[in-house]
Amino acid sequence: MATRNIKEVAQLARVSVGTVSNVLNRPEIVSPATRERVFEAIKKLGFVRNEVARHLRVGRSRTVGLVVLDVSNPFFVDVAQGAESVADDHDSMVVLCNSAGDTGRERRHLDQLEQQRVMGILITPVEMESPWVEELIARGTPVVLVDSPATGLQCSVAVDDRLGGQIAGAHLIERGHRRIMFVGGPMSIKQVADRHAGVTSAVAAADGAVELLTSSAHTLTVAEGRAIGERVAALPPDERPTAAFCANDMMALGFLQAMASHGLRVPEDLAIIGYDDIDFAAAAAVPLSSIRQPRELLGRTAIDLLLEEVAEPEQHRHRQVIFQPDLVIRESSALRRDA
Amino acid sequence: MATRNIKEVAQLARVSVGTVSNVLNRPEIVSPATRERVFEAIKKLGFVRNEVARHLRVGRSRTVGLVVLDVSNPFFVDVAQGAESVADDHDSMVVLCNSAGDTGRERRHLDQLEQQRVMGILITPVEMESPWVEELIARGTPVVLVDSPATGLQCSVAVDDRLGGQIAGAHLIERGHRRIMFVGGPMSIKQVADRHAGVTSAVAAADGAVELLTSSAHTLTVAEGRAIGERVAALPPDERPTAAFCANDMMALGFLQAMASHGLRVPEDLAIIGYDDIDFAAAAAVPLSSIRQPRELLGRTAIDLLLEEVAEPEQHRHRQVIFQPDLVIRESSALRRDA
DNA sequence: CCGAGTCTTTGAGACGATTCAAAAGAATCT
DNA sequence: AGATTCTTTTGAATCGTCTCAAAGACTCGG
Repeated sequence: MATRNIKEVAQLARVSVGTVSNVLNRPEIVSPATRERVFEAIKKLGFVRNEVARHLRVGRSRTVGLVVLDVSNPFFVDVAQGAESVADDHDSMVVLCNSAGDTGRERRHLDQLEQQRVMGILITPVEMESPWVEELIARGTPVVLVDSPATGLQCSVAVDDRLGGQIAGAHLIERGHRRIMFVGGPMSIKQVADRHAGVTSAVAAADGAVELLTSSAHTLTVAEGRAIGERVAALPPDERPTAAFCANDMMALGFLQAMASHGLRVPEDLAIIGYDDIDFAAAAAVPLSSIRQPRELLGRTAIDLLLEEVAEPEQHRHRQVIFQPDLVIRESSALRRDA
Repeated sequence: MATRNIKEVAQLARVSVGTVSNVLNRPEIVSPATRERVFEAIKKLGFVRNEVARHLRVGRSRTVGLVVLDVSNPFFVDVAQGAESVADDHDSMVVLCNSAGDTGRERRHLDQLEQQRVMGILITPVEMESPWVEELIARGTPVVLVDSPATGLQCSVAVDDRLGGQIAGAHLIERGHRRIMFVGGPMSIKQVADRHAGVTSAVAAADGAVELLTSSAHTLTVAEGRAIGERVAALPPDERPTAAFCANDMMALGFLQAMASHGLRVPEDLAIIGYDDIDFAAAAAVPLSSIRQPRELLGRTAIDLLLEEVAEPEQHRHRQVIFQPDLVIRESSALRRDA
């Protein structure tokens, strides 16, 4: 019931607290006999080291905060798993926080993590430039931006979203689509803006032959995708786009559901391509084409950069790692269309 | 850069550390003038309270550990979100840990959480009776079992899985199926065993008219569901079941993919019903029938019980809350079959 | 048996915030 | 003014662990 401390262990093993601490942290400098005695005492008492006190003394925590935009998006879960697998090897811990795209929640989580004096924070910020993050860094908490470009104050890992958007756009154009809709928002989210910019440039490269519509969304959720899908399905056929590029797979899934419920065929009546290539994309009603991001690698790399910075704060130079996205073609955009 | 402490704040505000602490914790007992001065000093220095030191002194943490079987299963993400929403209102924090169905990982996470002296732990244990959990409780960390039956040592919240299995079985039988396969495993997971027991009892109630096959799986993943699906699809039509009850929606999704890739129609050639009713079930290639569990409510209730126990450890009586599952019929089991 | 050199063990401060008894200061009443 | 009460502020002790200088115990060569 009562939690034991190092002192009780020391008493039972008839050694000083310093020795117990040594057994715990540098067992090799303690004589085997003493070490054994201490281990027995620990076992007998059911002693569990108080990491809080240790942390207070040592000043460095072994946990890393990861603040993501949306835990219910499997993309971020995969990123988190990537980060966690690296953390595991450094016996640290990742605590996953969900900002749910809300600045207030994001800030609360950052406050909490800073108060806990975490080793560092990985974050996919809600807004591009957040004074909170900058202050955090200024006060000494290392931060790595995930799936977001750095401002120079920190490291970052990202995937080239502009390129992704361009690839998606080019693919749809190559498939003969001349009326394409970008489904996503808000544009204040950097990733969304970039993907939009990418598809815009692909459309521009087609020299006026292709028309780009844009529907703005407030959140990148299945529900929002469905809602927009409903509106699109309701359009008269000649005003309707023939293809939709959704800012992420969640939206694409929702959009797809709306098509189905309105009896529109995918890809015959309307082709869809999503973004992220989450595992569920392949299992969708119509298997979803998507732009694949190296999800786990993103998380892995982010925490690598953080650990690097923590290990050698002095000679650390902030870096920006950028990965390339891939096009994954599935049924939802498989059809070639007569232009 | 250097993190400030209460002492520096006290110096700048020309008060004692005690007063600063009071401003932080019981501002109402400090005179307005002093309070203001302290706030200014805090702001000027960019002081952030060290929660670690606070915790050490106070002895009570504000964080709760949640250890789940599989973060990539949206079911658990929803449970986590339920828990988090309650934690938010009590300004505590939920840290989400993934055992990934592995006893070793589970134990490492529990150790870490105990060392951090978390307020309590919510856990979906890998194995039914874990000595680790019992020791944890014996040493004083409150535990609530989630989606798992209690042993009397702790509170628990769960959904009646046996009933769920029964409902699923009865539904398939009512739809005319006479050869049903249970897809799932391992049976060491209580939920799986119960769902299996449920469908078994439904089949038994049909008085020998219905045959129940069981395919055992090692993990409850999409990949495993797909693998089993492949094997089932390869069976000669007369040996093949006409319906599959999958232990969760992840498996059902994988199973469904295998059917599609082998040209088997769902539900015509084979009906499928899953379990959990995760959001993606409705968006599947063939919208998936499923047994719905109150996912968020599960998380909410679990943490409620924990907070209750922490608030009044003395007069707390452990409780077991059990919810009822619901049948959600979608296309994957919609067809009536001539028996 | 002494002294130098190795190994081990010791124990008194930190670390940063909270607490609480007691002191100091203000306000009120005679 | 002095006594009494109420409000604020103080600062030393405390939480559990780590660190490190220094003491103690041993070994070994001379």
